[in-house]
Amino acid sequence: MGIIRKTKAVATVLQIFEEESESKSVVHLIGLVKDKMNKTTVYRILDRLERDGIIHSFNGKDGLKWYAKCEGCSANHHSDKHPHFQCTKCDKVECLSVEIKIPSIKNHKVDSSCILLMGKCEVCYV
Amino acid sequence: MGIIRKTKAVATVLQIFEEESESKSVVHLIGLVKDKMNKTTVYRILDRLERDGIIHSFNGKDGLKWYAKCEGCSANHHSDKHPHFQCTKCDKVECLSVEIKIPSIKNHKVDSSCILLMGKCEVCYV
DNA sequence: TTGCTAATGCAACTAAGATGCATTAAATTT
DNA sequence: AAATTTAATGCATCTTAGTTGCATTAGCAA
Repeated sequence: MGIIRKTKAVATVLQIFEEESESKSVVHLIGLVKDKMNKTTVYRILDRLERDGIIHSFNGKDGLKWYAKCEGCSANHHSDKHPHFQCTKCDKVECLSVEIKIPSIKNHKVDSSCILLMGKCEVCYV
Repeated sequence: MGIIRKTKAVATVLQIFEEESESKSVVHLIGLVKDKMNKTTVYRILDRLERDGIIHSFNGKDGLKWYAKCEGCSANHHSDKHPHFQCTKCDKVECLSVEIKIPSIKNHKVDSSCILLMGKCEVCYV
């Protein structure tokens, strides 16, 4: 848990995650704040916020990195094992609160999992 | 299902997947055949082989693209819904034959899933 | 207010993957 | 077997996500 200073840039990024609970891709985030800070800064702030358990990251369907606010996580305990859902039409990503049972794998030690479901979201579902 | 010509390059790539059943990252594949063909060719061959149901792709833990041989897949029916396991120590990826139950998500239509388990493989498991 | 150092900006870099186009070589036809 | 067709390849170039090094700036504590 590194020291996090409450800089203007950190406040800006945090506010985005507080305003709406939707996940954001890094690319999208950089676009949102591009006239307020450098993209390197965005990457570094996201790193720090994740390290401190304030947000968590995962990979979207194109391998891009996404971030979302953590619920009930801390620096030492990251309970971001929930699956994510990405719409194949509008690309939106949602955190799912369902529990998916991971079976134990013979001769393997499973430490974490990354589950991405794909399909049509509520809006794009015809 | 596009036309696939049996070129020398295609034969080389296919042979790699036939020799051992382990998954390969694109980067690794390019390295394996770098004195036999151009990296662009590798990308395009992998595209075609996947389109025709001979191999399937998925994202590894760093967002890199991986490919593995398909078992019981064809161009129209891709049954690559199995999970994958990537070792956090040696980076090796395996296709798992276990079935993981995906619950239905309210107001969503789940078409496919991408499940990556991470931990220690048989060899790195101390 | 001063001093320490985390945080930022900027430029340059790395690496995965895509694209346009001229050339080559499978597969078909004659 | 030669001619033809066009899928496949090589090569150069480009795009974009993400990283790094370093000088400068700005939180924060003393």
